[in-house]
Amino acid sequence: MTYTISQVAKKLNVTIYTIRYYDKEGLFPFLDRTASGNRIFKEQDIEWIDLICCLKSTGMQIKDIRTLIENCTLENAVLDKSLQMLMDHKKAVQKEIEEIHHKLETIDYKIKHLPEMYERIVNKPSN
Amino acid sequence: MTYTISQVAKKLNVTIYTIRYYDKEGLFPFLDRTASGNRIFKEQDIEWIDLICCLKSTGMQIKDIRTLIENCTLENAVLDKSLQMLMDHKKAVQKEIEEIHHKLETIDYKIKHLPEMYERIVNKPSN
DNA sequence: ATAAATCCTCGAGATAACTAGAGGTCAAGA
DNA sequence: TCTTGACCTCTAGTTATCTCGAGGATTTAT
Repeated sequence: MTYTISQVAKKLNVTIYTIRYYDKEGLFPFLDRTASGNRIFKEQDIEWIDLICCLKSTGMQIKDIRTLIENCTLENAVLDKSLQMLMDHKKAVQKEIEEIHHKLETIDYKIKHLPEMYERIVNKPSN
Repeated sequence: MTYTISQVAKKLNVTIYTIRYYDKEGLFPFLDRTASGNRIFKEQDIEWIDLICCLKSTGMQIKDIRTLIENCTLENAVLDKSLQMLMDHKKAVQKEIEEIHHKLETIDYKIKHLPEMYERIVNKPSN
């Protein structure tokens, strides 16, 4: 079973522009083509692309994803490096979430004090 | 007690370029200036700027922050709208965190299966 | 008083990640 | 056969958010 670019786009909820862009950026070195040049997406390709989209949407930059993928697809592939990158990313995202929780608390605090903060601004004529 | 732009930058861990940019974008309509034009940051200003940076770093766009601030500083200020925006943002961020948690699980799953996903790519000569 | 540091504005440049249109190929259905 | 639609590449444009340098004024420290 294979898919076309528009089927994959729908399945993974991205645009075909994005898929082509990612491919151009070297994120899908594993893709095959038909004789006439159309991309062919196999099940396992979609597994990879799903991971790549997951990494992207959790904040990993394209150039880092490229590095990760390259470490899997090079002749002398260094799988450990890719695994390490994934685990590092996971840790970074968790830390990020921690910080966001903290910021949400700050926002909460500000919400409570907004009326007085607002007063200070509004009663500005006197300063 | 007042602060200069570089003191505020240090305090809130942003660059002075960013502060000027935010000001230019209308995020600090409450700021006063010295006779010669230098920005003066009062304690309450820093409260606001801290909130604004908090919103920014949790993903609120500048144009939305501007709207929020405008609703606080206009003549006929609509504080309720600002409060609503803050609470909506908070909810959106919480939902975002949920989704990220879910994506982390996906990444975890992929980490476990990376060796076999990798095999499939490496043994490509046969497909 | 003067040199160094800091401030200002304005406008241009940088960066990341798309987004889209032009112009063309190709395969399948009416 | 011809038209429709989906695909292709290439290039350029867009958006958001900074980032920085030039050129000039002002403040601070010696």
